Amino acid sequence: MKQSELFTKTIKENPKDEKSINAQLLIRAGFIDKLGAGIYSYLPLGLMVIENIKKIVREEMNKIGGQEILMPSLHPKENWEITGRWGVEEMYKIKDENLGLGWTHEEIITPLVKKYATAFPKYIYQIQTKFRNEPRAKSGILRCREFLMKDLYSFHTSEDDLNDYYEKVKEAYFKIYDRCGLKEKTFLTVASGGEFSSSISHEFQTITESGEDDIYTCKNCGCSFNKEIFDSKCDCGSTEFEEKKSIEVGNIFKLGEKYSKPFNMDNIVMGCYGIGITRVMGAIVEVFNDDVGIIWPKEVAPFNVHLLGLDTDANEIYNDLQKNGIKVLYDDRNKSAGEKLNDCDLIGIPIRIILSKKTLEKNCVEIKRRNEDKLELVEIKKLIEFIKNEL
RNA sequence: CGGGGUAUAGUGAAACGGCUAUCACGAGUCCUUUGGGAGGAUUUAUUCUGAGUUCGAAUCUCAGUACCCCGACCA
Repeated sequence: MKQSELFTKTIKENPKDEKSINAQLLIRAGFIDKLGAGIYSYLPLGLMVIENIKKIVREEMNKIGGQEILMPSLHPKENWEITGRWGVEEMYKIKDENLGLGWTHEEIITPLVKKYATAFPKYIYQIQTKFRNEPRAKSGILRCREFLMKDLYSFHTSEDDLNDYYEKVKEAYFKIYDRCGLKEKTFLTVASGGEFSSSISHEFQTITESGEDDIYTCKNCGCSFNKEIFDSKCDCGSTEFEEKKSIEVGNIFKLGEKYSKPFNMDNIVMGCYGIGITRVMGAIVEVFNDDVGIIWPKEVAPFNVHLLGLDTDANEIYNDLQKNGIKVLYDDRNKSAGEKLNDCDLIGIPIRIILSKKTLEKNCVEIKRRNEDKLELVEIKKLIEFIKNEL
Protein backbone atom coordinates (compact mmCIF):
# COMPACT_ATOMS: atom_id res chain seq x y z
CA MET A 1 0.00 0.00 0.00
CA LYS A 2 1.25 3.42 -0.91
CA GLN A 3 0.92 5.81 1.98
CA SER A 4 0.03 8.64 -0.39
CA GLU A 5 -3.13 6.69 -1.29
CA LEU A 6 -4.01 5.44 2.18
CA PHE A 7 -7.24 6.83 3.60
CA THR A 8 -5.87 8.22 6.82
CA LYS A 9 -3.57 10.85 8.20
CA THR A 10 -1.58 11.46 11.30
CA ILE A 11 -2.15 14.29 13.75
CA LYS A 12 0.66 16.02 15.56
CA GLU A 13 -1.16 17.07 18.69
CA ASN A 14 -3.19 14.98 21.08
CA PRO A 15 -6.95 15.47 20.78
CA LYS A 16 -8.05 17.43 23.82
CA ASP A 17 -11.07 15.20 24.50
CA GLU A 18 -9.10 12.00 24.95
CA LYS A 19 -6.95 11.21 27.96
CA SER A 20 -6.29 7.49 27.55
CA ILE A 21 -3.11 6.38 25.84
CA ASN A 22 -4.88 3.99 23.47
CA ALA A 23 -7.26 6.67 22.17
CA GLN A 24 -4.59 9.35 21.85
CA LEU A 25 -2.19 7.16 19.93
CA LEU A 26 -4.76 5.42 17.75
CA ILE A 27 -6.34 8.75 16.78
CA ARG A 28 -3.03 10.53 16.21
CA ALA A 29 -1.70 7.64 14.14
CA GLY A 30 -4.88 7.53 12.07
CA PHE A 31 -6.23 4.11 13.07
CA ILE A 32 -9.55 5.28 14.49
CA ASP A 33 -11.82 8.31 14.56
CA LYS A 34 -14.09 9.31 17.40
CA LEU A 35 -17.76 9.94 16.69
CA GLY A 36 -19.01 10.12 20.27
CA ALA A 37 -18.26 8.76 23.72
CA GLY A 38 -17.54 5.08 23.21
CA ILE A 39 -18.33 5.28 19.49
CA TYR A 40 -15.48 5.02 17.01
CA SER A 41 -14.88 4.51 13.30
CA TYR A 42 -12.09 2.19 12.32
CA LEU A 43 -10.05 3.54 9.40
CA PRO A 44 -8.10 1.22 7.07
CA LEU A 45 -5.11 0.86 9.42
CA GLY A 46 -7.40 0.18 12.37
CA LEU A 47 -9.48 -2.30 10.43
CA MET A 48 -6.35 -4.17 9.37
CA VAL A 49 -5.45 -4.66 13.02
CA ILE A 50 -8.97 -5.81 13.79
CA GLU A 51 -8.88 -8.28 10.93
CA ASN A 52 -5.60 -9.67 12.22
CA ILE A 53 -7.01 -10.16 15.69
CA LYS A 54 -10.14 -11.74 14.23
CA LYS A 55 -8.02 -14.13 12.19
CA ILE A 56 -6.15 -15.26 15.30
CA VAL A 57 -9.39 -15.70 17.22
CA ARG A 58 -11.03 -17.65 14.37
CA GLU A 59 -8.11 -19.99 13.98
CA GLU A 60 -8.04 -20.82 17.68
CA MET A 61 -11.82 -21.18 17.90
CA ASN A 62 -11.91 -23.47 14.90
CA LYS A 63 -9.17 -25.61 16.43
CA ILE A 64 -11.43 -26.44 19.37
CA GLY A 65 -14.37 -27.31 17.15
CA GLY A 66 -16.02 -23.92 16.96
CA GLN A 67 -18.31 -23.19 14.02
CA GLU A 68 -18.78 -19.58 13.03
CA ILE A 69 -22.17 -18.04 12.40
CA LEU A 70 -23.52 -14.48 12.36
CA MET A 71 -26.52 -13.50 14.43
CA PRO A 72 -28.53 -10.28 14.18
CA SER A 73 -28.13 -7.15 16.26
CA LEU A 74 -31.89 -6.50 16.31
CA HIS A 75 -33.52 -8.67 18.94
CA PRO A 76 -37.27 -9.20 19.44
CA LYS A 77 -38.57 -8.35 22.89
CA GLU A 78 -40.15 -11.81 23.24
CA ASN A 79 -36.81 -13.62 23.38
CA TRP A 80 -35.67 -11.41 26.24
CA GLU A 81 -38.92 -11.72 28.16
CA ILE A 82 -38.46 -15.48 28.26
CA THR A 83 -35.34 -15.08 30.40
CA GLY A 84 -36.58 -11.99 32.22
CA ARG A 85 -33.79 -9.80 30.90
CA TRP A 86 -35.79 -7.34 28.78
CA GLY A 87 -35.56 -4.87 31.65
CA VAL A 88 -31.75 -4.79 31.72
CA GLU A 89 -30.83 -1.11 31.43
CA GLU A 90 -27.67 -1.80 29.48
CA MET A 91 -29.81 -2.84 26.52
CA TYR A 92 -30.67 -0.15 23.99
CA LYS A 93 -34.38 -0.36 23.18
CA ILE A 94 -36.07 0.84 20.04
CA LYS A 95 -39.25 2.60 20.99
CA ASP A 96 -42.52 1.33 19.52
CA GLU A 97 -40.82 -1.55 17.73
CA ASN A 98 -40.46 -4.08 20.55
CA LEU A 99 -36.87 -4.51 19.49
CA GLY A 100 -33.63 -4.17 21.36
CA LEU A 101 -30.01 -4.02 20.26
CA GLY A 102 -28.03 -7.11 21.19
CA TRP A 103 -25.56 -6.72 24.05
CA THR A 104 -25.08 -10.52 24.33
CA HIS A 105 -26.69 -13.43 22.48
CA GLU A 106 -27.85 -16.18 24.84
CA GLU A 107 -31.45 -15.33 24.03
CA ILE A 108 -30.81 -15.80 20.31
CA ILE A 109 -28.33 -18.67 20.21
CA THR A 110 -30.25 -20.93 22.57
CA PRO A 111 -33.46 -21.25 20.53
CA LEU A 112 -31.33 -21.32 17.39
CA VAL A 113 -29.33 -24.30 18.56
CA LYS A 114 -32.49 -25.97 19.81
CA LYS A 115 -33.88 -25.66 16.30
CA TYR A 116 -30.87 -26.76 14.26
CA ALA A 117 -28.66 -28.98 16.41
CA THR A 118 -29.04 -32.66 15.54
CA ALA A 119 -26.38 -33.87 17.94
CA PHE A 120 -24.44 -32.61 20.95
CA PRO A 121 -22.08 -31.15 21.97
CA LYS A 122 -22.14 -28.05 19.79
CA TYR A 123 -19.73 -25.11 19.82
CA ILE A 124 -21.04 -22.06 17.99
CA TYR A 125 -19.43 -18.64 17.84
CA GLN A 126 -19.65 -15.34 16.08
CA ILE A 127 -17.70 -12.12 15.78
CA GLN A 128 -20.21 -9.32 15.84
CA THR A 129 -20.96 -5.79 16.94
CA LYS A 130 -22.41 -5.51 20.41
CA PHE A 131 -24.31 -2.52 21.74
CA ARG A 132 -24.29 -1.59 25.40
CA ASN A 133 -25.70 1.50 26.98
CA GLU A 134 -22.76 1.92 29.30
CA PRO A 135 -23.39 4.24 32.23
CA ARG A 136 -19.89 5.47 31.64
CA ALA A 137 -18.11 4.88 28.35
CA LYS A 138 -14.46 5.61 28.92
CA SER A 139 -10.81 5.04 28.13
CA GLY A 140 -10.99 5.22 24.35
CA ILE A 141 -11.79 1.85 22.81
CA LEU A 142 -11.48 0.01 26.12
CA ARG A 143 -15.08 0.59 27.17
CA CYS A 144 -17.35 1.40 24.26
CA ARG A 145 -21.07 1.59 23.71
CA GLU A 146 -20.61 -0.15 20.38
CA PHE A 147 -17.80 -2.68 20.02
CA LEU A 148 -16.70 -5.88 18.37
CA MET A 149 -16.91 -9.08 20.33
CA LYS A 150 -16.31 -12.74 19.73
CA ASP A 151 -18.88 -14.78 21.61
CA LEU A 152 -18.73 -18.55 21.73
CA TYR A 153 -21.54 -20.67 23.19
CA SER A 154 -21.19 -24.36 24.00
CA PHE A 155 -24.00 -26.87 24.52
CA HIS A 156 -23.42 -30.16 26.33
CA THR A 157 -25.39 -33.15 27.56
CA SER A 158 -23.39 -33.40 30.79
CA GLU A 159 -21.60 -31.23 33.34
CA ASP A 160 -18.43 -33.26 32.84
CA ASP A 161 -18.42 -32.54 29.16
CA LEU A 162 -18.93 -28.83 29.85
CA ASN A 163 -16.08 -28.89 32.37
CA ASP A 164 -13.76 -30.53 29.86
CA TYR A 165 -14.61 -28.05 27.15
CA TYR A 166 -14.29 -25.13 29.54
CA GLU A 167 -10.66 -26.11 30.09
CA LYS A 168 -10.09 -26.36 26.33
CA VAL A 169 -11.41 -22.85 25.83
CA LYS A 170 -9.10 -21.64 28.58
CA GLU A 171 -6.14 -23.05 26.67
CA ALA A 172 -7.37 -21.57 23.39
CA TYR A 173 -7.71 -18.15 25.03
CA PHE A 174 -4.15 -18.26 26.32
CA LYS A 175 -2.98 -19.02 22.78
CA ILE A 176 -4.94 -16.07 21.45
CA TYR A 177 -3.45 -13.62 23.96
CA ASP A 178 -0.03 -15.10 23.31
CA ARG A 179 -0.33 -14.52 19.57
CA CYS A 180 -1.57 -10.98 20.24
CA GLY A 181 1.61 -10.33 22.21
CA LEU A 182 -0.18 -10.06 25.54
CA LYS A 183 0.93 -13.30 27.18
CA GLU A 184 3.29 -11.74 29.72
CA LYS A 185 0.71 -9.24 30.86
CA THR A 186 -2.44 -11.35 30.86
CA PHE A 187 -3.61 -13.32 33.87
CA LEU A 188 -6.42 -15.74 34.43
CA THR A 189 -8.43 -14.46 37.36
CA VAL A 190 -11.29 -15.89 39.34
CA ALA A 191 -14.42 -13.75 39.37
CA SER A 192 -18.07 -14.00 40.25
CA GLY A 193 -20.49 -14.93 37.51
CA GLY A 194 -22.31 -11.60 37.49
CA GLU A 195 -25.37 -11.26 35.30
CA PHE A 196 -24.69 -14.49 33.46
CA SER A 197 -24.23 -17.20 35.98
CA SER A 198 -24.51 -17.86 39.65
CA SER A 199 -21.31 -19.88 39.68
CA ILE A 200 -17.69 -18.79 39.55
CA SER A 201 -16.31 -17.60 36.25
CA HIS A 202 -12.87 -16.74 34.95
CA GLU A 203 -11.64 -13.52 33.45
CA PHE A 204 -8.54 -12.83 31.42
CA GLN A 205 -7.07 -9.64 32.77
CA THR A 206 -4.32 -7.67 31.07
CA ILE A 207 -2.22 -5.57 33.42
CA THR A 208 -2.33 -1.91 32.40
CA GLU A 209 -2.56 1.35 34.32
CA SER A 210 -5.64 2.48 32.43
CA GLY A 211 -7.51 -0.68 33.33
CA GLU A 212 -10.68 -0.34 35.35
CA ASP A 213 -10.43 -3.55 37.36
CA ASP A 214 -8.28 -4.35 40.34
CA ILE A 215 -6.91 -7.83 40.58
CA TYR A 216 -4.97 -9.50 43.36
CA THR A 217 -2.24 -11.88 42.33
CA CYS A 218 -1.03 -14.42 44.86
CA LYS A 219 2.72 -14.05 45.38
CA ASN A 220 3.00 -17.73 46.16
CA CYS A 221 1.14 -19.51 43.34
CA GLY A 222 0.35 -16.73 40.84
CA CYS A 223 -3.38 -17.33 41.15
CA SER A 224 -5.34 -14.11 40.62
CA PHE A 225 -8.63 -12.86 41.99
CA ASN A 226 -10.93 -10.08 40.97
CA LYS A 227 -11.41 -7.49 43.68
CA GLU A 228 -15.13 -8.26 43.88
CA ILE A 229 -14.59 -11.77 45.26
CA PHE A 230 -11.21 -11.30 46.86
CA ASP A 231 -11.18 -12.48 50.48
CA SER A 232 -7.51 -12.03 51.45
CA LYS A 233 -6.64 -15.72 51.36
CA CYS A 234 -5.64 -17.80 48.32
CA ASP A 235 -6.64 -21.43 47.79
CA CYS A 236 -2.98 -22.34 48.28
CA GLY A 237 -3.10 -20.88 51.77
CA SER A 238 -1.00 -17.79 51.06
CA THR A 239 -2.05 -14.33 52.22
CA GLU A 240 0.59 -12.44 50.25
CA PHE A 241 -0.89 -10.60 47.31
CA GLU A 242 0.04 -7.95 44.80
CA GLU A 243 -2.64 -5.48 43.70
CA LYS A 244 -2.64 -4.42 40.05
CA LYS A 245 -4.80 -2.38 37.68
CA SER A 246 -6.02 -4.41 34.75
CA ILE A 247 -8.45 -4.54 31.86
CA GLU A 248 -10.69 -7.53 31.25
CA VAL A 249 -9.92 -8.78 27.74
CA GLY A 250 -11.95 -11.96 27.92
CA ASN A 251 -14.11 -14.09 30.13
CA ILE A 252 -15.51 -17.58 30.34
CA PHE A 253 -18.63 -18.77 32.16
CA LYS A 254 -20.30 -22.01 32.97
CA LEU A 255 -23.95 -21.18 32.52
CA GLY A 256 -25.40 -24.55 33.45
CA GLU A 257 -29.10 -24.64 32.64
CA LYS A 258 -29.67 -20.93 33.21
CA TYR A 259 -30.62 -20.27 29.58
CA SER A 260 -31.34 -23.74 28.24
CA LYS A 261 -34.17 -24.27 30.75
CA PRO A 262 -36.24 -21.19 29.89
CA PHE A 263 -36.08 -22.20 26.23
CA ASN A 264 -37.10 -25.75 27.07
CA MET A 265 -33.87 -27.40 26.04
CA ASP A 266 -34.01 -30.35 28.38
CA ASN A 267 -30.86 -31.75 29.93
CA ILE A 268 -28.55 -29.34 28.15
CA VAL A 269 -25.91 -27.34 29.98
CA MET A 270 -24.24 -24.34 28.43
CA GLY A 271 -21.05 -22.35 28.60
CA CYS A 272 -20.34 -18.93 27.13
CA TYR A 273 -17.00 -17.41 26.30
CA GLY A 274 -16.29 -13.83 25.22
CA ILE A 275 -13.39 -11.84 23.87
CA GLY A 276 -13.67 -8.12 23.19
CA ILE A 277 -11.88 -7.79 19.86
CA THR A 278 -11.69 -4.00 19.87
CA ARG A 279 -10.84 -4.01 23.57
CA VAL A 280 -7.93 -6.37 22.88
CA MET A 281 -6.74 -3.89 20.27
CA GLY A 282 -6.88 -1.09 22.84
CA ALA A 283 -5.13 -3.20 25.45
CA ILE A 284 -2.31 -3.97 23.01
CA VAL A 285 -1.75 -0.26 22.47
CA GLU A 286 -1.84 0.39 26.21
CA VAL A 287 0.84 -2.23 26.76
CA PHE A 288 3.01 -1.60 23.71
CA ASN A 289 3.87 2.06 23.26
CA ASP A 290 6.59 4.57 23.99
CA ASP A 291 6.73 8.35 23.96
CA VAL A 292 6.77 8.53 20.15
CA GLY A 293 4.05 6.05 19.26
CA ILE A 294 2.65 2.55 19.07
CA ILE A 295 4.78 -0.60 18.92
CA TRP A 296 2.62 -3.30 17.32
CA PRO A 297 3.37 -6.95 18.02
CA LYS A 298 4.15 -8.81 14.79
CA GLU A 299 0.98 -10.77 14.32
CA VAL A 300 -1.46 -7.91 14.81
CA ALA A 301 0.49 -5.16 13.02
CA PRO A 302 -1.33 -3.69 10.00
CA PHE A 303 1.76 -4.26 7.82
CA ASN A 304 4.94 -6.33 8.14
CA VAL A 305 7.24 -3.52 7.09
CA HIS A 306 7.18 0.26 6.65
CA LEU A 307 9.27 1.33 3.68
CA LEU A 308 10.48 4.93 3.56
CA GLY A 309 12.00 6.53 0.51
CA LEU A 310 13.71 9.61 1.84
CA ASP A 311 15.61 11.64 -0.75
CA THR A 312 15.03 9.00 -3.40
CA ASP A 313 12.12 6.86 -4.51
CA ALA A 314 11.90 3.22 -3.46
CA ASN A 315 9.44 1.95 -6.06
CA GLU A 316 11.55 -1.03 -7.09
CA ILE A 317 11.98 -2.28 -3.56
CA TYR A 318 8.30 -1.71 -2.91
CA ASN A 319 7.30 -3.83 -5.89
CA ASP A 320 9.78 -6.50 -4.96
CA LEU A 321 8.50 -6.77 -1.38
CA GLN A 322 4.92 -6.97 -2.60
CA LYS A 323 5.73 -9.64 -5.16
CA ASN A 324 7.14 -11.73 -2.36
CA GLY A 325 3.99 -11.54 -0.29
CA ILE A 326 5.33 -9.13 2.30
CA LYS A 327 2.74 -6.69 3.58
CA VAL A 328 4.37 -3.33 3.06
CA LEU A 329 3.32 0.25 3.70
CA TYR A 330 5.37 2.46 1.40
CA ASP A 331 5.77 6.10 2.38
CA ASP A 332 5.98 7.65 -1.07
CA ARG A 333 4.59 10.98 0.08
CA ASN A 334 6.14 14.27 -0.85
CA LYS A 335 7.03 15.07 2.75
CA SER A 336 10.13 16.00 4.66
CA ALA A 337 12.29 13.23 6.07
CA GLY A 338 11.45 14.28 9.61
CA GLU A 339 7.77 13.97 9.04
CA LYS A 340 8.08 10.54 7.49
CA LEU A 341 10.28 9.29 10.31
CA ASN A 342 7.96 10.64 12.98
CA ASP A 343 4.90 9.15 11.33
CA CYS A 344 6.70 5.85 11.03
CA ASP A 345 7.39 5.77 14.77
CA LEU A 346 3.84 6.82 15.56
CA ILE A 347 2.17 4.18 13.37
CA GLY A 348 4.40 1.51 14.87
CA ILE A 349 4.88 -1.14 12.17
CA PRO A 350 7.44 -3.71 13.45
CA ILE A 351 10.15 -3.16 10.82
CA ARG A 352 11.30 0.10 9.22
CA ILE A 353 13.17 0.01 5.93
CA ILE A 354 14.83 3.21 4.72
CA LEU A 355 16.17 3.81 1.26
CA SER A 356 18.08 7.05 0.72
CA LYS A 357 20.97 8.31 -1.37
CA LYS A 358 23.20 7.58 1.59
CA THR A 359 22.24 3.89 1.75
CA LEU A 360 21.99 3.58 -2.01
CA GLU A 361 25.70 4.39 -2.34
CA LYS A 362 26.40 1.13 -0.55
CA ASN A 363 23.63 -0.76 -2.39
CA CYS A 364 21.95 -1.10 0.97
CA VAL A 365 18.82 -0.24 2.87
CA GLU A 366 18.70 0.60 6.54
CA ILE A 367 16.66 -1.66 8.80
CA LYS A 368 15.32 -0.74 12.20
CA ARG A 369 12.93 -2.71 14.36
CA ARG A 370 10.35 -0.58 16.14
CA ASN A 371 11.13 -2.18 19.49
CA GLU A 372 14.91 -1.74 19.20
CA ASP A 373 17.28 1.21 18.77
CA LYS A 374 19.79 -0.65 16.63
CA LEU A 375 20.28 0.40 12.99
CA GLU A 376 21.38 -2.22 10.50
CA LEU A 377 22.46 -1.98 6.87
CA VAL A 378 21.28 -4.78 4.62
CA GLU A 379 22.23 -5.29 0.97
CA ILE A 380 19.30 -4.66 -1.29
CA LYS A 381 19.67 -7.98 -3.06
CA LYS A 382 19.48 -9.80 0.29
CA LEU A 383 16.53 -7.78 1.61
CA ILE A 384 13.71 -10.20 0.77
CA GLU A 385 15.54 -13.07 2.42
CA PHE A 386 16.25 -10.90 5.46
CA ILE A 387 12.63 -9.81 5.87
CA LYS A 388 11.26 -13.31 5.41
CA ASN A 389 13.40 -14.44 8.31
CA GLU A 390 11.92 -11.72 10.46
CA LEU A 391 8.27 -12.68 9.95
C1' C B 1 -26.64 7.83 38.15
C1' G B 2 -23.68 11.32 42.07
C1' G B 3 -19.16 14.76 42.11
C1' G B 4 -15.63 17.86 39.37
C1' G B 5 -14.07 20.11 34.74
C1' U B 6 -14.30 21.72 29.59
C1' A B 7 -16.82 23.59 24.95
C1' U B 8 -13.75 29.27 19.58
C1' A B 9 -11.76 26.68 11.84
C1' G B 10 -10.37 19.69 10.32
C1' U B 11 -6.50 19.74 14.88
C1' G B 12 -4.25 22.56 18.97
C1' A B 13 -4.42 27.26 21.03
C1' A B 14 -5.29 33.26 21.67
C1' A B 15 -8.63 37.30 22.25
C1' C B 16 -10.01 43.24 29.30
C1' G B 17 -17.83 43.33 28.09
C1' G B 18 -15.92 47.35 22.67
C1' C B 19 -12.49 48.01 15.95
C1' U B 20 -13.09 43.21 10.42
C1' A B 21 -12.54 37.04 16.18
C1' U B 22 -6.08 36.15 15.97
C1' C B 23 -2.06 32.42 15.48
C1' A B 24 0.18 27.70 14.32
C1' C B 25 -0.52 23.10 12.16
C1' G B 26 -3.63 20.36 8.75
C1' A B 27 -6.40 20.22 4.08
C1' G B 28 -6.85 22.29 -1.45
C1' U B 29 -3.94 24.73 -5.68
C1' C B 30 1.15 26.51 -7.58
C1' C B 31 6.74 26.79 -7.18
C1' U B 32 11.08 25.49 -4.38
C1' U B 33 12.34 21.46 -0.58
C1' U B 34 13.90 15.57 1.82
C1' G B 35 18.12 11.61 7.68
C1' G B 36 13.94 13.73 12.83
C1' G B 37 7.54 17.71 11.89
C1' A B 38 11.13 23.07 5.64
C1' G B 39 9.80 28.04 2.91
C1' G B 40 6.70 31.44 -0.13
C1' A B 41 1.79 32.74 -2.60
C1' U B 42 -3.51 31.72 -2.05
C1' U B 43 -8.29 29.50 -0.01
C1' U B 44 -10.32 27.54 4.67
C1' A B 45 -15.64 30.16 11.20
C1' U B 46 -23.47 30.20 12.64
C1' U B 47 -17.28 31.26 18.90
C1' C B 48 -22.04 23.95 21.14
C1' U B 49 -27.71 25.20 21.33
C1' G B 50 -31.57 28.35 23.41
C1' A B 51 -32.93 32.33 26.38
C1' G B 52 -31.45 36.56 29.46
C1' U B 53 -28.41 41.07 31.21
C1' U B 54 -26.25 45.25 28.27
C1' C B 55 -25.84 50.83 23.91
C1' G B 56 -22.67 46.52 22.81
C1' A B 57 -21.49 39.33 24.54
C1' A B 58 -16.64 34.41 22.34
C1' U B 59 -16.30 36.94 27.20
C1' C B 60 -21.44 37.89 32.37
C1' U B 61 -26.26 34.93 34.07
C1' C B 62 -29.74 30.77 33.55
C1' A B 63 -31.25 26.31 31.10
C1' G B 64 -30.11 22.42 27.82
C1' U B 65 -26.64 19.32 25.10
C1' A B 66 -21.93 17.08 24.17
C1' C B 67 -17.20 15.52 25.77
C1' C B 68 -13.23 14.38 29.63
C1' C B 69 -11.89 12.79 34.67
C1' C B 70 -13.23 10.50 39.71
C1' G B 71 -16.89 7.35 41.97
C1' A B 72 -21.13 3.95 41.48
C1' C B 73 -22.07 0.45 37.56
C1' C B 74 -19.91 -3.12 34.22
C1' A B 75 -19.89 -10.41 30.42
